[in-house]
Amino acid sequence: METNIFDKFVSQKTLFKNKEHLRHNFRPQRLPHREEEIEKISYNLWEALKGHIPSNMTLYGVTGAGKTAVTDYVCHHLRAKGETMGRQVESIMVNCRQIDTQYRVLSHIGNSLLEDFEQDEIPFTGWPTDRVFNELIRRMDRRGGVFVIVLDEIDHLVRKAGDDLLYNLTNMNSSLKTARACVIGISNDLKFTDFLDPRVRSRLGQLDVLFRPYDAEQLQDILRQRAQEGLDAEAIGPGVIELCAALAAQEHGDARCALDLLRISAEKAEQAGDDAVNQNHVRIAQSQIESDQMTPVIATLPSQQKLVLASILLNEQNGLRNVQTGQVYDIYRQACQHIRQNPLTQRRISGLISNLDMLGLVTARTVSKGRYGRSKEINSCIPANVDVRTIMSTAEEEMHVVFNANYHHQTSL
DNA sequence: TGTCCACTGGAAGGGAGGGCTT
DNA sequence: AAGCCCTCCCTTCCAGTGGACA
Repeated sequence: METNIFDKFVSQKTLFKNKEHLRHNFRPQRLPHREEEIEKISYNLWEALKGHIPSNMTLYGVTGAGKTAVTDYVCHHLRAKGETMGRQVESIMVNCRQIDTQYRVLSHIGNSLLEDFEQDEIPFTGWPTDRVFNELIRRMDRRGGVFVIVLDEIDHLVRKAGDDLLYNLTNMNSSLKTARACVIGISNDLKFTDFLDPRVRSRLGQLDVLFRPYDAEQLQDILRQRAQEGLDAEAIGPGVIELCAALAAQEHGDARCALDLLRISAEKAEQAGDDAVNQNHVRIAQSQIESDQMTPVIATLPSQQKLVLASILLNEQNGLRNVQTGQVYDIYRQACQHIRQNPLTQRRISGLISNLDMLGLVTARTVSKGRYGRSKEINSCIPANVDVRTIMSTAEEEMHVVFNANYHHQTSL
């Protein structure tokens, strides 16, 4: 009989009861250690169920502090209650990291309000922005009720596109006839309101909620709860929860990271055919997460960014640490010569380096060397188990050439 | 104390590429 | 087809800067 490659998995013992429960975007029955925040937010949104306009809110806290989870949780309950009470309440979540211009946010919200009988999506480009805005108002009014617009990672949007959008959204109620709207901004950055127009700042910051990072013990509680729901009772070895929590607590108390760690550790244990997760699996999982996060980021970098990253790595290969922008630019220009490309300006490269810094692939610290000028000190933060050459070379043929050539710094005397 | 280095980072604007309206 | 609009990528220009050095 023909054997199927999946047969061995069918017979394999699984450690999971329900893997979904171990994902960070899963909405659990309860969110431990966030009772206060839930209370504050839901108390405000209660207004929506009474048909009034809730205050706009801004939620602050580091990544993985539960801001998005809490908001999602409260909005879910809000909609459910609205249904039973016969109140039209709608919540729309926009992730401003992916959807990061005024036009795109407005069209995204507008298109999420599309009725089944309509076909006319707002196009992803082409319309003047105010037309998109008017169309959005029209659709909201047609539906009526209260809309809760959640802008996740709002700081990212403001830094990139300014505060025009927030001005318009927080001012929406003056254009709406039958519908009402309130805005919840979620930010990783406490100081992002510094960039805002004072009017927008006061309208958006009617109610601030601060999310403190979870400490190791709180993370343990979260993990225990999820593990209970998601994993077999005997599947967790001694010290595993504690280790996951401790490692995530080092990452500024990131619950998302803790959950990923636990889930992937369990996957590792399962793959190895072990009966329970042990601390070793957690270590393996941790290093895998690191490289898994980086690989697609590097692979999808635009080619110029790849060249810049390669230039930094080549510098490090030659034993240089804390390289300056000028040095990177030197190598970059030579690399461009090798592959017969026109080099970009140093200003642009400086910007691209800052970009790589934001992506977490390098660290770029601006330092002053006194007489010897002011520049960035650049180091890569790509762990050793990530094979950058292969990742880049498979995506970009020229990268072979770049990595295999010899480059020298112009010594300026 | 002032100078000066090697940049940084903001601003403005060009041009290409997508799309819409008339 | 012409005239718009939006976005992205890039260049050019330039004021600003932290701190070593004379």
